Formats: sequence, C-alpha cells, structure tokens
Amino acid sequence: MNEGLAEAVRAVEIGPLRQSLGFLLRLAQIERFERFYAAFEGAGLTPGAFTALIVISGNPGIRQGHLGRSLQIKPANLTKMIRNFEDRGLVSRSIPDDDRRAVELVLSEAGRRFLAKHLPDFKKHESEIPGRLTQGEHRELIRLLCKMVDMEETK
Amino acid sequence: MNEGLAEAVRAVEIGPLRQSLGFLLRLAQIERFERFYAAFEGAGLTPGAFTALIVISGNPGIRQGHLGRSLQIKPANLTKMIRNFEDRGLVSRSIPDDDRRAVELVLSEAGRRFLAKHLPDFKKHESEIPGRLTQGEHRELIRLLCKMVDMEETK
DNA sequence: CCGATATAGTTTACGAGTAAACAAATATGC
DNA sequence: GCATATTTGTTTACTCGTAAACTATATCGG
Repeated sequence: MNEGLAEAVRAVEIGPLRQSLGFLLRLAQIERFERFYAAFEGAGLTPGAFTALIVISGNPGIRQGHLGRSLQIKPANLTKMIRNFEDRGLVSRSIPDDDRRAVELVLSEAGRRFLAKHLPDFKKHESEIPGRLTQGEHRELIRLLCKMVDMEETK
Repeated sequence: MNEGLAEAVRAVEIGPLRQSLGFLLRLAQIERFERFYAAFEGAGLTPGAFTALIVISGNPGIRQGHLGRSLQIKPANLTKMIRNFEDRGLVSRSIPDDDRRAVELVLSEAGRRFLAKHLPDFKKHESEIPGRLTQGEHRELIRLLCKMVDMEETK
C-alpha cells in the first residue's frame, strides 16, 4: 500500500528525525489510519467515530463530556460527531433530570446492529500485525504505548 | 499537563480499544504534539513544518516532491507550507534547468539562523522521556516504531 | 434568596490537511 | 517530429479539528 515510504526516507538525510518519537508516531499513525480506512471502506466513519461508538456501547448513558475526555475528543468536535450519529439514527441523546445541562448518550437499536456488524472487522483489523514486527514486538509496542500515555494495560 | 487522561479512561469501559494500536498511537501523538507546542511556543511552526526545515537543511536543493514523499506530506499541503517559508524568508525556491517542472529548495541565511536557534530546543524536546517509560523502554519504543514503519534504525 | 462563579454543551470563525481538477514541462512511441 | 501519456507542482473546494465566544443550567457565598 504505502510501500514507497521506506525508500523515500532512505534516499534523504533526515538527521535527528530518525529517532524522533513525534515523527515516528506520525508516520505510524498515517500507516494505521490508511489501513483503517481500507478495512472500513463504506462504513462511513472515521477511526475516532468508531471508537466513540464502541465507548457509548460499553457505557450506555455516558455523558458527552465524559466520553470526550476519555477519547481526547474536543467538545466542539464531539457535538458534530454526535449530531452525525443522531442524523444516521445510531445514537440517541437525552437530557437527564438531575442536570439539565448534560447530555446522555445511548446506542439505538440500529446503532447496536451497526456496531455488531462492524466489530468483527475491527477486531480483525486490530489483530493484523503491522510492518515487519513479530507478534511479541507487536504486543510490546502496545504495552509501551500504554505506559507512555499512562494507561493501565489489561488482560 | 494532560494528567486527566488516565483517570478519564479508567472511569470508562473502553473495551477493545484498550489494546488498539491505532487508538494508542492517537493518544500518544496528541500527548507528543502538545509537548511540542509547549516547547516551541512562539516559534510559529507546526511539527510538520519543523521536520521539513530539518530535511531541507540536511538536503540542500532537495526537490519539493522528494521532500513531501519522505515526510508523508501531500503536495497540496507542501505548496502552502513552502510558500509560508518563503514569505518568512526562511527558504528559497529555484527551478532547475534540467527539469523546469521541478522546484528545488534551500534554506536562506535567515533559515539557517532560525534552525540553528531552535535545533537545541528540538533536541532537548526529543530527549525528554514521556510518561512513566524508562530510558530503555523509550529506546525500545523508538526501535519498534521504526520497524513498524519499515524504516532502518540508526546509530 | 440572589448575585457571582463554574460547568455542559453549542455555535462560529478559522487553520490544517486532502482529493480532484488543473497547468506546465517532459518523456514516450509510433 | 508529433500526438499521447506521465510527471511536477498549484489551485480549488471540501472536511476535520480547534479555540473562543456564547447559552443554559447549576453551585456557591453571603
């Protein structure tokens, strides 16, 4: 797919970038996003939107702000995203009586079907080991990223 | 700085995301970009622009397309970026005689000064080990990312 | 109570990144 | 040679993500 990167980089003197975590993360993420879009062509959602659906699914009634903080999605962006979900009938919003500023989110029946349909693809996508990594290195990479972002790793 | 993420995530059931490479890369990159902007406040450039300057510096006369491919910057975006460099007097463009479609890039004297001024900050920024990683883990993370994107690692 | 402050989410205006159409120069094949 | 295709970079129109201002509700201190 993206098999020009390696040579393109090799042909150039990139100096201190070669060991730059930020630069490498950017390249890695570009690669991963491309694969995501290839795997979910036609599903009509971005990686961020997919993660949001997963979290709503696992936390019915979650508040919008809480969802945003856990996924690092900014409020303004989340408003658009949730409206898109509503327009497509995947998510419904409701205002709780104990705090009428807040918005609580649940998957609709269609939303549950949608997610059930695409979750296997997601798991398959995630199980694909990128680049020349071994399976052990793949696991170690995930462990290190978890630790880097200060997130517990998990069984 | 961003010390709400860990709890925000812990408070939520994120299911299969916990081991999702794409999700973790996104979180890690957000964290890294925030630090970059904190370190280079006032320099007036994005991480991508900074990497471009570094590569132009290390490869005087590099062609625009070549630069873009090595950094995974799309042509349209690169046009804007280089114009911005020109407007600020950091980079000059020239059309080579042997291929008058192409554009070759060199740092101006001001560009060299600009980079010389900010490169120490960049190196300091890169030497900061993120999160709770040990130094060895940091190096291993870089190694694994290099391998993931199929880039040689380096002495 | 009630004014000041904080919080939840939305709107608005803008910047960064992209794809697609485009223009110019070069390479190719008959 | 000359039509055709390819390559290089630019322009245009669009989407995505953001900060800042805003609305509505809730809390706090007197």
